[in-house]
Amino acid sequence: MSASESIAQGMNPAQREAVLYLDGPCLVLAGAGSGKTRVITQKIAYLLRECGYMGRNVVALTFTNKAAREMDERVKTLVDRKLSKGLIISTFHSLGVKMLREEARNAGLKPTFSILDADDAMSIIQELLATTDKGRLRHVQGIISLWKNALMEPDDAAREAITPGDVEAANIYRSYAATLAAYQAVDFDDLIRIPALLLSSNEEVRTRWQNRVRYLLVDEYQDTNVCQYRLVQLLTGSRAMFTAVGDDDQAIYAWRGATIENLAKLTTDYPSIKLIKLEQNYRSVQRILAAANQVIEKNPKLFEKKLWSDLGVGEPILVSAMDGEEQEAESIAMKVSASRFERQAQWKDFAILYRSNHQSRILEQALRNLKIPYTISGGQSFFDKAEVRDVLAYLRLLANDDDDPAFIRAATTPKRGIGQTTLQALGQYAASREISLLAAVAETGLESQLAPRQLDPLRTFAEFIRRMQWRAGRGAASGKDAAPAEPAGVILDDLVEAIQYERHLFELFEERPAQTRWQNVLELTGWLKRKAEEDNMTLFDLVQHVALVTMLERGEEDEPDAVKMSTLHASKGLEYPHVYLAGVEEGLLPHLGKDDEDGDPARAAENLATRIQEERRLMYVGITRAQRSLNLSWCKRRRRAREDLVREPSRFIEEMGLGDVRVQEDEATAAMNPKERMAMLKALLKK
DNA sequence: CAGCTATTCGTTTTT
DNA sequence: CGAATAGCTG
Repeated sequence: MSASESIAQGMNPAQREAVLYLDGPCLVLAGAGSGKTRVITQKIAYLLRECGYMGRNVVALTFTNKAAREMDERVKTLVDRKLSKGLIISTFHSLGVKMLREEARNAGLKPTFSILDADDAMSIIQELLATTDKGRLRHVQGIISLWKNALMEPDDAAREAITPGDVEAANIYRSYAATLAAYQAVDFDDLIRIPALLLSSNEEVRTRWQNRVRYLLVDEYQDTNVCQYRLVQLLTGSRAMFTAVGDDDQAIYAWRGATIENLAKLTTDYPSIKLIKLEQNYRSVQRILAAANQVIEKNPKLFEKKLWSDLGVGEPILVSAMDGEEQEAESIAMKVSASRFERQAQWKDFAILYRSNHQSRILEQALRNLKIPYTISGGQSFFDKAEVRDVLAYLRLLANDDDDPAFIRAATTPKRGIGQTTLQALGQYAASREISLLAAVAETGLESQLAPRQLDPLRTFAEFIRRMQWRAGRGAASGKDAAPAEPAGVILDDLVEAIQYERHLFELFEERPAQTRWQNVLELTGWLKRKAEEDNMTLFDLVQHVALVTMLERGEEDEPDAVKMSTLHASKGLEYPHVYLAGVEEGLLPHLGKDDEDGDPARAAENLATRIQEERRLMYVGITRAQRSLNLSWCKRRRRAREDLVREPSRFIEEMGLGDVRVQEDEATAAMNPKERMAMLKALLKK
């Protein structure tokens, strides 16, 4: 057996071809469950083990940290440590940070630039827009993000803006960009945009990176936006040594700028590209796959492909019409419980999927009532929690004086006598002198602007920050005489202690919530300390690293035996033996927001069609998560805000073509009162 | 300035 | 129904 054969053993011909093809660019159209991760990991192994590629010359990009980590782990089992040294498997955003950190000077940033999260960005836009209209704010933030992802500068945006609203948004975009520059900060979109711009404008940088990235692999290619496509192009250059893996039927991120056209564009930009289709599904039973295929058939297709499976027919797919959302939740919880018992399965074999986050609350409650262990993925990230952001604000400020949003957050939490009016005066002064808030505090000119009782807390705060910066070795970083940098862990502990954050939490919240919040803080500092030691990172390295990491990346904690709850978006790439899809209703699963404001009916109709197609793909993703059994449910009535709404089953249920079993009234459970239900469940569990 | 109460308000999906 | 915000009092 030759070496290359040994790498690709146990793979089907298409998979093997995808792994071994190295004559040029390669596009792998990988249907759901067709083993695309396997192809990518095997290909990395092949490159490193058989083709003499050095670890540092291979880059694999994903969209989520979780996917990156998973891939990394799988590669580690295939390839010797020595060979994979320097190998980059990361998200687009992490690669962007890495590039930005190494090329900060070329990008006009200081090495300790800050990364703003969506909330910080939103407050900046709010200031610039001078409005409290939430809808308007979201719209403007969204459109700026889309512009950035389409590689449009403020000038381009202004030129293309038609409505007065868009013209205003373009102006905000301009000042927003200026504000970020003043803060020495970048937002999430910039993490990819700026490296792409840098590569295209600076030949020296471009050559350096092209020499470094000898082979590039991109996962979930259908979710790339214009900016990411550009980055891929610039990194691979004319050599074009890359493999893109994607599935147009699973494109569910158009709303954040992803364009499926990128898949088609690949075949026109690289006419010689090798097209390989992965059509055998190794995940789902035939009935499930058939339903998925029937649904997605209603969408216009970019590439013809037919998924098939030889895993047997499987059980019927069940659809339940429920009266209301609490019945639905209860019914799902009971079915999961009963099914686990009947099948002698584990909790972690079950997943409950839903369209939007707020559905999770009631489901959670139902699971708790039946003492069913669960974990939620998607939803609020660990790093979005207020207490975590509070502590991180201090770290950001330590690293970057110019990070005004961090200054404001740190200076006001915990409360230390610095309030709105003080900050406003300080802000005005800083703006007139064109310096950061932190720098402004030290100026003597400020004394005429503020009363001592306002000034004192500011000075105390700034001194505290300066002292911490010094201890963290800031002097050395900025080239001044060296301060002995203390370990990041020690500084971190001292800082949290010094601001009396624990006391702050217990004053602000009840005993129990305060405790969980404090636990979160301890978890954060613990994680940071570990990271600092393991990877020998300074406090400043940590701050930038942390900005991108989601809770899914922390710790190697092995998965507990628990039911998974997840949004459909967050479920992509995962698989479960038994899947429950909740809220499969018109208005929820095809979630169709309000109609477009601008009055062109033709465009509005087209828009609607596009949106339904994306919702359909979402449904497709949901169905194809299931390996063996699939349960759908919808509510005839759903309470929203004040009113009760009558709901219709989702059109996608019809489209699945389930025939007679299509709608099963769930009389058995719906007719019972809660007491009876509990009794029935207990009897079931006793058996 | 900070903490409390009254009122408004709203609802997709996330790196 | 529940959470974020505005407005008032100590």
